[in-house]
Amino acid sequence: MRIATWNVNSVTARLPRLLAWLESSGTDVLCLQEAKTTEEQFPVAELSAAGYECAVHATGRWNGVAVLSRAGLADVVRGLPGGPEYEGVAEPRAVSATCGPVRVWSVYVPNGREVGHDHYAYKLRWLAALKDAVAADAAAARPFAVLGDFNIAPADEDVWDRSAFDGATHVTEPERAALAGLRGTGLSDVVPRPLKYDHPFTYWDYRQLGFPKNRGMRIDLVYGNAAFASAVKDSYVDREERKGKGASDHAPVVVDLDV
DNA sequence: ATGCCCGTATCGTACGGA
Repeated sequence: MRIATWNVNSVTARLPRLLAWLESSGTDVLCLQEAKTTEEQFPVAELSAAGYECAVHATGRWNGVAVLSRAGLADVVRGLPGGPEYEGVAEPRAVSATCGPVRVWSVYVPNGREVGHDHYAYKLRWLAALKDAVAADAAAARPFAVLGDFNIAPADEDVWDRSAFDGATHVTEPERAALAGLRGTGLSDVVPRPLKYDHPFTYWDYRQLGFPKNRGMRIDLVYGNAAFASAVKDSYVDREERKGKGASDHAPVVVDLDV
């Protein structure tokens, strides 16, 4: 089974490339982030025609997540149980589903904006709620994983230049401690292979030749429980999808499972 | 060329992204 996570930066803008990539990659289950549309406007018909069922949690201009599956789709949960609100809104940043033998969460962790910003505290609260929400599935025997845009580089080597992030979010100790807390539930970081260069970056800024200069970050992560991790045959970042006109600023992370 | 930011909401410009 081929499972992937991809922040598409608007499912509407990305639809042609999304459909082409699903077909060319042979992905069975895709955890998608930044749909940037409403549930009503999500391209369910096009994806259904391509053979995928959709579990969508999306409310408009910002955020929005989905699980696309051609391996079954059951027990859908929309939203993060116990998750915090931001400025009075429970944002659509998490959706989970069981796809055949595997249960997955698709998550879009809050950015944090700046250290000390309300959004940064929100990010840490959100991650604490995620840990509580996944603990039971993480400890269970069924293959389970949380996949998505975590907006955290787990280690200094996961950004192209650590000094460029002094004082910034995504690399701070509290954010990394939140990831460690998640690992403490029994999940481990399934680190993909880079298809080029030394580091499996998953995101490159659109600006200032970020991709050609490989000024990237590894912030799209796959956190799997023991059953999931032991079933991993291969994992890689499909950087080819970052190339060319109409690319997202994130590349898909692909995981092949022997399940 | 992988090539100097993009998408949405909205119709000139603000916001978010990281």
